Amino acid sequence: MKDGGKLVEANFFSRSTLKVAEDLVGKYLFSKKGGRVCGGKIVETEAYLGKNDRASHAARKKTARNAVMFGPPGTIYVYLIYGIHYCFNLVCESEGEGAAVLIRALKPSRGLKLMKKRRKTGEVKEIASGPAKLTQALSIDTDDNGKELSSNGIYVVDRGETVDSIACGPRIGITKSKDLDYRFFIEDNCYVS
DNA sequence: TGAATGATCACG
DNA sequence: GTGATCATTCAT
Repeated sequence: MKDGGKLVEANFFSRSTLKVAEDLVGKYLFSKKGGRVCGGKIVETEAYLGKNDRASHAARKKTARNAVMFGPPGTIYVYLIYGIHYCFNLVCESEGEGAAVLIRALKPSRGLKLMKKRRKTGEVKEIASGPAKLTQALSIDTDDNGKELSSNGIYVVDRGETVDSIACGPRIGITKSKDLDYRFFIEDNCYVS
């Protein structure tokens, strides 16, 4: 047992990216930085495929930035967006595929005080209701890029909770492939972005 | 609605 | 080298 559940291993990610994205909703994401654990329940994800997905960083050829996406499943992919914010992803499928799932939002459950401080907010729903808010709250940055899940103080836990109302729809903030319903989230959840 | 803010990528 | 773009957030 780990934080009230079972640690999610790398093999969880070596299958269909869309299934992984859906199955991650309801799991728990934690980060242990500086000896302090914080995190919460994953309430929103998005899938980015290696092929036939023009919105994905891996849609074009392999480059220095997206190389991590082509690594083994379970690898952490972090990148800087808009020069300001970080986004946190987990690599899926098999090595060389270039697919990943973006974790977009958490319902905070542990280390609230620390996350509020990092986010400079007093509102729980403002802690991790967005991909860059989440990385701020968990103190995730490019230092975690390319690391294996569970190896750098970042891990996912399955507490056996089932979510009966997972909805899907178009991804947020992209300009290409808006027709693909690759976003998964808990319906009517106020912690969704 | 738009500013902040900088790495990345395609081009040539 | 240069310029457009970008899986966001926050203040106006």
